[in-house]
Amino acid sequence: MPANSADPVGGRVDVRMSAVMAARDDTTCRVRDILDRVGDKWSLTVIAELGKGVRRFTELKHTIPGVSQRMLTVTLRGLERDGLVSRTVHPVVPPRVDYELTTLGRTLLETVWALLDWALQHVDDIDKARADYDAR
Amino acid sequence: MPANSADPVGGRVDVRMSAVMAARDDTTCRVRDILDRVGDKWSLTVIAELGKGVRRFTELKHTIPGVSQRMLTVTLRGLERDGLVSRTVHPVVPPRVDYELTTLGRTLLETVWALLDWALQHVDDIDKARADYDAR
DNA sequence: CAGTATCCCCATGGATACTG
DNA sequence: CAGTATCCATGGGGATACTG
Repeated sequence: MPANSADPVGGRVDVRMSAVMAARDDTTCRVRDILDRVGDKWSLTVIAELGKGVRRFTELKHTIPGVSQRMLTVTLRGLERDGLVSRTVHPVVPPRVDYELTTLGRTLLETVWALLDWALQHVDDIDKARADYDAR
Repeated sequence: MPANSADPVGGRVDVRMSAVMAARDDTTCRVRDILDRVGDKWSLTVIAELGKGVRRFTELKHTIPGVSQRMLTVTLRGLERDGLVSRTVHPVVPPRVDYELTTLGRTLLETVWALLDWALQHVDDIDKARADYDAR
């Protein structure tokens, strides 16, 4: 979530551009927004895991291999801020915090799965293309 | 395209993990691969632009506001390496190079549009959620 | 258990200059 | 026109230590 991602290029866009171009650039910015939200290192993985159901902090930490405590916290806070994930603190000791996809988050899950499907279907193609390219 | 993204966590994954976990981690890695390919700053924008048809280098440079010459080159090379974009050099002077989505690239376009649709549909929700969160 | 707080590395990517 | 080469600032994110 870069702080400067709200309008990365808009300020420099020529004001004389056509309405069509304006729509295009606007679209570009939307894509950028979504990618900044979802394209960071851990968000999609967390969303996919929460797509299976409610999870506690430590559960996520253990089911997502490689994520650090810090990055899990940062990622969850970002997703919570954007309304994709809800955070429920149970006032018990030891503390218990549940994370869950919101309705909005679940709508993204559909798209995440579409991306995932694409990945699983074409990873071999990409690997082959890379090998071919590197061979040259 | 980080050089170390091929297997970001695999080497540290406990070899005793179950087959289910193996499948899960594999899926995680696939997602990571796709995001590394498509989740960088310019790839999706370039793919979206090439989705409209063949484009020359300078055309891309001018229709994608904010992209530097260097990053456009880097992005196009990456997409070419992964077999998503084809690069055709015409041996004329001044040089002319055409970029185009491959068949594989066009299959990704579908998913890109799905992501774009989601963005356009829910950007207002996200903006509102952010405002609410920041107000607290 | 579920975080914060620090320190710090290094990859991403922008700016600029040069070239076949 | 379509790049390559170089330098350098920013910040994403890992490791570690500490806490209510």
